[in-house]
Amino acid sequence: MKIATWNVNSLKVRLPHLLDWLATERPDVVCLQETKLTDDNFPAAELEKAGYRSTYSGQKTYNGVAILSRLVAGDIVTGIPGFSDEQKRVLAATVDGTRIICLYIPNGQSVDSDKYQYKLAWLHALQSWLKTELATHPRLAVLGDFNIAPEDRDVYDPVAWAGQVLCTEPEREHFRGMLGQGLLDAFRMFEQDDKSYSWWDYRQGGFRRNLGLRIDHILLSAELAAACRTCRIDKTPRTWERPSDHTPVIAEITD
DNA sequence: ATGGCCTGCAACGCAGGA
Repeated sequence: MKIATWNVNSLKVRLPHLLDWLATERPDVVCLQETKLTDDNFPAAELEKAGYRSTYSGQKTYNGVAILSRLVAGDIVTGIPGFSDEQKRVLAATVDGTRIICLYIPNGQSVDSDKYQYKLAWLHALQSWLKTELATHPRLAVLGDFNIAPEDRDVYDPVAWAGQVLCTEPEREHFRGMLGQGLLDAFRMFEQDDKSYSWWDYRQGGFRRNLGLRIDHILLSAELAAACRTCRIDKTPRTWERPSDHTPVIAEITD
């Protein structure tokens, strides 16, 4: 089973990239973030022609998440149960016996903003929910745009980013908390190149100069981690014309 | 130098992203 996550930064704009990428990589499950589409505008017919079923939870202008799968997706949950949130950032589904959780964790904007407090409250609620999901689903994968660079090696300039949103200690503690619950960071289970990132700023030639952050992640339960054979960041779509600022992360799990 | 770039919405600039 090949699973992936990609913040597409507008599915309307990026649909041609997504279709090209699906045809090349042929993943079994893809979690998308920042679709920026209401559900009535979701391009389910085009994706169906490409061989994918679509499960989605969107809104106008901002946020929006989706799970694409070759096989049927069941037990669909939107949002964090018990956590009131207008923003469409969470989608869970079971595909082929594997529980998939697609996350678009809030950005937080800046540490002195209300949005940062919202991010921390959101992460707190997420931790509680993940605990129950782990207890009920031994085969659990959590994929998405976490908006957290877990360690300094995930940041192109850790000195400049020290204490900045995406790199603050409370955010990193939450990330480690998820690992503490038994989830594993699939990317770090394998040898990787130094300066591996999943996002680069559109400005200042960020991608060309590799001024990036690793903020898109795949976390696996112990059972899935034991069966995971590879995890890699696919930089290819970031080289294409009019790209998303994020690029896909892919993990392969043996059946 | 606190902005640079991209997207959507709606209006000819703004919010939001990271």
